Amino acid sequence: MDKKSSVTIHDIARELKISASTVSRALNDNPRISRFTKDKIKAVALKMGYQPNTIASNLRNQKTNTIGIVVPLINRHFFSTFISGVEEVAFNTGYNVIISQSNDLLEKEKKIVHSLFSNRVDGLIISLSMQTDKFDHLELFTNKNIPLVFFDRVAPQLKANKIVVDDYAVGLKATQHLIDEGYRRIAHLAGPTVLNTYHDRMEGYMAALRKNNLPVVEERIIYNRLTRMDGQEAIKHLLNLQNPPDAVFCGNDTTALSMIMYLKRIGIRIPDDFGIIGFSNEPFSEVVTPSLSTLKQPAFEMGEKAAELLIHEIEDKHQPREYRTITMPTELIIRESSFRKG
Amino acid sequence: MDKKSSVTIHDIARELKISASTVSRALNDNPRISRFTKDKIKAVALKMGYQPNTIASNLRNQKTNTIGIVVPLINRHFFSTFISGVEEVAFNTGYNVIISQSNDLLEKEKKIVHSLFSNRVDGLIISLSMQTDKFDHLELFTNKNIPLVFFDRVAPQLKANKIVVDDYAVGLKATQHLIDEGYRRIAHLAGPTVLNTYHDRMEGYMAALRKNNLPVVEERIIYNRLTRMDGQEAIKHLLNLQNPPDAVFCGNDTTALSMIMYLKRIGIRIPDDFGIIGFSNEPFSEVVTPSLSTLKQPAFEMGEKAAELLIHEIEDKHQPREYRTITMPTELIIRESSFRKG
DNA sequence: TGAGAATATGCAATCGATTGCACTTTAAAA
DNA sequence: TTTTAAAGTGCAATCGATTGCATATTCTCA
Repeated sequence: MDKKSSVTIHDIARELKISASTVSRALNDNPRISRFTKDKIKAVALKMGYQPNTIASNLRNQKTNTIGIVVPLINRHFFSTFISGVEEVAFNTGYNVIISQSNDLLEKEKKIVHSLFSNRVDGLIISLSMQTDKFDHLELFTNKNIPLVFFDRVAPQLKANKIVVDDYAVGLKATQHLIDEGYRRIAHLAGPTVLNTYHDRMEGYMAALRKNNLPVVEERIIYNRLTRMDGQEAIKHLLNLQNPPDAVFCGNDTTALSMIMYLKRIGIRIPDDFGIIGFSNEPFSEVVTPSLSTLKQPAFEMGEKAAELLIHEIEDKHQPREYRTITMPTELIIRESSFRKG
Repeated sequence: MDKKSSVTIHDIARELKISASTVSRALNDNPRISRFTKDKIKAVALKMGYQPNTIASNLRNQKTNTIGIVVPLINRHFFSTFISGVEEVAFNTGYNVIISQSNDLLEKEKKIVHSLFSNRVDGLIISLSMQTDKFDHLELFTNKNIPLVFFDRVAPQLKANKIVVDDYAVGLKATQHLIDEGYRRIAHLAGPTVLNTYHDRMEGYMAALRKNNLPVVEERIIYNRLTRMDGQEAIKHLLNLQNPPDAVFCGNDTTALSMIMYLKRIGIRIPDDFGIIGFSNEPFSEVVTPSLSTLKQPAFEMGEKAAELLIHEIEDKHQPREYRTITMPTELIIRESSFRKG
């Protein structure tokens, strides 16, 4: 093996011919140790290159100062930005962050959740996989009263804090905007509506139509997994309808983008002949031509908020639990793809 | 506190009136335990909802099955994709991943590195902050022979494995491409050249010019931090030169993009009047108009490779160390912003 | 000067899993 | 039937830091 592993408080104690307890107390600034002794110990600790073993401390304290994050895919802009926000708050509060991605697979999500539990994370922040329809694995946390915060794709049944956007309002705002721009046959590309986020958005979409006395036409609503490919399939399908739509509200910017590409290719003018609005304001949405109207989710702020809520719950063990669902504001960003008034 | 914390091997032992050692061995499939006993123990463990305490195990085994990643910014596409690759391999090999972001601040990087060390990660993967010019904090790892892998922004001096792209070739390829397209007064927007990655790229840029008997003009090389704002400043500055350039090779796609935006705004035609090539193939580069020529780094594969190297080194403790620098291929992607032959 | 208070430090158990060594039981060999 | 080997378990120490409960020393005031 390597050279003698690491310096421990016992090594320091031996060096100074005192007990390890005193060293531990001194390094933690326990008032029971005199200033003189503390200084001496700290000096020696520094000289010997002491680095505390957090593992040992964690075991003894039953606390790891670590929070787990589970997202479907780390390199999706929304998620990585969210994670960035979590990390920011966590770091400033003295917490580490373990991340894992479920790849939208329930089985992987289960394994991850178990592993994070075994690693005794102090709390968990999770956005569910697209496949997740049962929640037994999460009861590992809820049963043991380990703080849990959902965001984005949440489990409505479970008692936990939740960070979401008002998806109903999103659907309403997006659709109303298209109506305001004069579109009348508005389609909707929805994700799997078992997930409340997609379900609510569709409700908002329908509500907007009704409010404006426009018919809700079944065949104009398409459900899929919202990949790039799905977007292209969807627009082809929609254009082939007897009475094709003149605009689409897409479940995400990715599908909206692939629709724009397709429409440009076949020569349909945006926004003149066809309006498009997406969701989540990806980095590319601003720069594509025509630029893509969308709704912005405050990803970084959601991460910060999730971390704050979680850490607050971790450190306030004795508070009676009261679970909140925090709705973050979304912002309608009107760009070229849907703006034909001006 | 909560209900009695968790089930331990001692609880299982008591339940079965056997010793904890036997339980431990049974759960780890130690051959010294009979099949009969094993089955009995596993059944009870399951029934009691036993979840191993990884912390305790880590302490005893002096191994955490955790690797640390430090990147400047988690939500940069290159980094989050890299992380995604690391996570993939780590998960499949039974490792957890702790991530932190330095925000390109040396001080934060130092704190993170110390914290990860104290958390006894089995290895570390790091891309240095833009400010990092001293490496004492990393000696914490190298001195103790804890595996360390650099990627992207590496410390050339230190003995460790490194994953990079051939930045010299990048500079060469990008510049040669612009020359091939008929541009003659090619500028370069470089990052801080203390970082070898930017330094090498600039060398490649200059080599390409020389090889084609084009002059290397000092004032056409600009150094900054490559933010969006920096890109705009740079293009303004370049256009105001006595003898302004007719093309730019940008240190990243972000600055290339902001240049495109600016040039479009003031009516300079791309690629006819001005050529642009960026670096790293951001998601937006493909969809901006004109689409942006760039060089693609295999971020996900780099993450996989880094994880493989690191984990291999972790698990091969007794191998004599031999450090490699792995150069990953980059791909020149020619798009509209620099293509005027066809 | 002596008693109690205040101050400073040490002992040993604890967190939960692992493992070298020892012990017991059973089976096989002599 | 006795000896020896093999198989199956348990004891207790260990990983490193923390902390309740002593104990030891110094100080203060009657």
